Amino acid sequence: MSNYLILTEKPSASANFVKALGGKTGIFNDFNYKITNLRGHVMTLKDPEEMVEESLKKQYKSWLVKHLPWRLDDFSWERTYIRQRNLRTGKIESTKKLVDELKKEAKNGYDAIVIATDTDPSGEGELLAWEALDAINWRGKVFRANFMDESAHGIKTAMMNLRDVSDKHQDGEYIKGESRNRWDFASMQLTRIATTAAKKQGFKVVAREGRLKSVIVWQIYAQLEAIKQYVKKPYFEVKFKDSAGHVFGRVTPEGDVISWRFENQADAQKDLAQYHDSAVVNEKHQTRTQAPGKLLDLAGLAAILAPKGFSSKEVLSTYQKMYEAQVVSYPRTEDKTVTPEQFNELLLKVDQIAQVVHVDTKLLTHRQPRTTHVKPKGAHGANRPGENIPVSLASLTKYGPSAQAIYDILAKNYLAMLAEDYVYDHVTAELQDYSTFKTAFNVPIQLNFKAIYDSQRAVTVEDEDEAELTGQVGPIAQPYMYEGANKKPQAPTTKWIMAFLEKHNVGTGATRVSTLSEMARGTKSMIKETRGKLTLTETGNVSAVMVKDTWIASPKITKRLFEMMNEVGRFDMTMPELLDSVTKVVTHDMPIMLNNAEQLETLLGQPKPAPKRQVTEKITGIFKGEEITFAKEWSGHVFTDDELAQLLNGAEISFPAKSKRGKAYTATGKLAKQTFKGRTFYGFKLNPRTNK
DNA sequence: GCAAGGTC
Repeated sequence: MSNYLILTEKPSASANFVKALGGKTGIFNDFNYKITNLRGHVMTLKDPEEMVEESLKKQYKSWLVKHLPWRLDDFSWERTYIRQRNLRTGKIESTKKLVDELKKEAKNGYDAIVIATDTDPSGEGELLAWEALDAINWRGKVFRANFMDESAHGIKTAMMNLRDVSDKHQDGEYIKGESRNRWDFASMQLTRIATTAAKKQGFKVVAREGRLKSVIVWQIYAQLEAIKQYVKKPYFEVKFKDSAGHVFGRVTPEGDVISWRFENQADAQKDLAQYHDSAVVNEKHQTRTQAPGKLLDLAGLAAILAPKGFSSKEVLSTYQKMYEAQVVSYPRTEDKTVTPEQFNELLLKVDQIAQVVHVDTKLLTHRQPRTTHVKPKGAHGANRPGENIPVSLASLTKYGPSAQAIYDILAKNYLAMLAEDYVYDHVTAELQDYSTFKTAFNVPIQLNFKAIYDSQRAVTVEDEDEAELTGQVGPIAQPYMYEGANKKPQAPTTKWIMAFLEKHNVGTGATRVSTLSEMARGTKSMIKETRGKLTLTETGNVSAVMVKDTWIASPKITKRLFEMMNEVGRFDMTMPELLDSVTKVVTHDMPIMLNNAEQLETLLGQPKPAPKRQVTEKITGIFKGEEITFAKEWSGHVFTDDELAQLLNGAEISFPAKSKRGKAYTATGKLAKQTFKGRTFYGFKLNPRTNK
């Protein structure tokens, strides 16, 4: 019997395989198997200068524009291990250990390795598997197991339908992934161009300009500009209102010039004079229903939590900890549905979950799977409560500040699916004398799922709320002058940018949240996220101006890249042909960026001079028999010669000083050996404060 | 100093 090593993408997938096949090792179909796992990508491309021959190193290390665009044939496309901070422990870890262990395991006489990484249309699963197989120098047979979901059935079916992909060059999915990877890597040239050109103009920032970051930063910039440029243009038109406040207006055709709408109030007044009170007729009531909204993914959850003051970074790390405790399901899913198995598993626990989040279980009457929410596809399933139910919301605090809010929303949104549809009365009516004037509004009859949670309202970019009106229409309506205005562009928010990226398919579900969070982090941060509202830092503004009118900042670039990836996957295009397109983008965008750099100062004002380091005068003297150097100044007070002598003698001195808050006090202390950030130095030290 | 992608 053959021996196969099954290589899954991550520990959670490995656990599902163990469950499906009945053990970490065993016999399945006609082979012995052992299941092991990667941890996402375990290898990454080396730095550009490490992938070229010695004589080219210098030019590929340079950020100067004269060395660009690169000749992509110069690269060996070699990979190396990844060193990264662990989200949970905060420690830097290398993937070397995992790769070494895999290499050791692979020597245990396997006839083949089965790639059982996630099935993803971009070929990422094949890519990360082949990265590992290449790293361990695997020369044996390779099979691919494609599973549609991680249910026992899905996994077993995949394991009975193995495809031979031993020659990776014949594996279209791998070629796709590899192309995507190299294209993105080569796009870093644009960061070098933008950064170098901006620097020449005095803007000392790193302007990171990939096809994801540049799109995000440009969208935010353009939106903030649109808000700045917005000029309110009021307009006036005749509408009618009945005694209950129902408004009757004319339907305004999109784009057309509207003859009944006036810029000038006096003209509208004149128009108003032509109308008289009219009876309301043709009142119709239609009972309509609305189904609960979609289940959530991490981007949706992060978007909902942002206005509550939780950053994406906070949500990501807290969610991960909750996942490891199995309180919530797998984080980085793109699924917005669950499988029937997943549905039934959680169904046993919904009453318990409802108690934790204080939802009336009487509302949970729709316990049959909804075909809109439960589908026999997907892997980990939509984000939802996990198998371990917390005793209370309060008990979740140990996972992080946002833990209670995460669970509350996740649970309520899932429970909403188990409630009945929202039922409402759709009311329409029109005017007897002016039949083009109509009204339409909804009156709730039964809230049902909306009494638990309305995710649609929480996730979609909000339009003006329809006023919820009740009561009868009519009997008559009176004309009045309605004042409207062109709409002010909405402020950029996390929710808004997520909707944009999802619509244009830029980035993946797993990376959007983490990229946004990364963009808001550290000294090179491009954006600021405050309660979900997005603004740009100096680096962000420079990065945005630099990509004005470029191809890289257009979401069409991602669309085109994915189209080409599909062609490469079908062997209708070669990888070099695909990579030629990134060189074209660089060639096209380079002169535009150089031109944009010239406009930086006009658009953003003077470049900020780099903060000058305060140079404090130092004094050298003998202190306790040792020659030392220390600052001649402390908190704005320059020591007198007399004070310096006293300090070197080890004596205590006092002088008037001001606290950080500006409060006057008398500083008393002496010279002392101190430490700051692990370094020893001599300086004036305040006496320890005694409690009054 | 740089990409986007995956993961703990």
